[in-house]
Amino acid sequence: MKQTGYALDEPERLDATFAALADPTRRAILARLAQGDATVKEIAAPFPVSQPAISRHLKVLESAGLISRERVAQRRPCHLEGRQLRLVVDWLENYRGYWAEAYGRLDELLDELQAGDDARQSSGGREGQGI
Amino acid sequence: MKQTGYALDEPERLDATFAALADPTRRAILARLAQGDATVKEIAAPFPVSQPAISRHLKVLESAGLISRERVAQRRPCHLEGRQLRLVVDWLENYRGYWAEAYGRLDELLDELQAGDDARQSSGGREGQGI
DNA sequence: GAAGGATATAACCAACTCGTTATGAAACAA
DNA sequence: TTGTTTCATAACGAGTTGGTTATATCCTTC
Repeated sequence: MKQTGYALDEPERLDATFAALADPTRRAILARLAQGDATVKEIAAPFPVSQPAISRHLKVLESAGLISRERVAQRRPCHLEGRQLRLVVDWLENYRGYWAEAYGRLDELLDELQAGDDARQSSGGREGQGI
Repeated sequence: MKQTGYALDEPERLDATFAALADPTRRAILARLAQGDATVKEIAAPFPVSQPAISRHLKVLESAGLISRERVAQRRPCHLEGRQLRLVVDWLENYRGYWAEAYGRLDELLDELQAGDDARQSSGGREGQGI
């Protein structure tokens, strides 16, 4: 079995994944791609850094497996690869007892409340988050 | 409101957390601490690096909020702080649709099964993993 | 007070990261 | 062909990281 082409438990891949996620610009790029595929130019637009800098961030994200790229004429549309985030989720699963238990029931409740808030205030607030 | 002493949504903290997790030695230290508190000497024992190197890894983990340390005589027992991992969990939540959808329903099922397992296997198994 | 164990800090080095500017390469358009 | 757009790469510098060895600090014990 295990048809996934890459080993889920190789530490090196976790290294690269966590390292890639450690940069706010790269997390912002992922946030952008979560809303849909985009070309390098489109991705670079909102950032105050040069295009080569973005190209390198994309390279880091790609070699961590967090995004993939295809070729369409001169453009290189980027696509978020959710499967790689799965690696992080699986790793965190080993510590579930810790981060879940630390907050306990109270935290679950707060989460529920906040979820309710989010649903209500869906107009504007909270943007620029999740970066 | 918000009595939690640290801001859950400050990107800098995510930076430090992901960066701390990007090193395999540090993840191994966390895995060790998941089995119980330990002193610096105890933590350093299984690693092929010097004690100062471990001290610095611990400093990184501490300033990322992933561990805490107290003083007991000359010893500085380290304690895993699960709450900080919560930050990562919350961030991943924004992408749940992506990493969950990639595997689909089957994966949800596996999650349920594993949750059941965790409750049952609270004794020992699974060590040496999640590094 | 002197000795010893546990840990932190200082000083140093090699390697990597992230940014820059300048330039190259590929595909389209005229 | 010539020019234009999109993206990647090269070359460089400043700052950070992860390791080392040597030394300092703190606490206990004799």
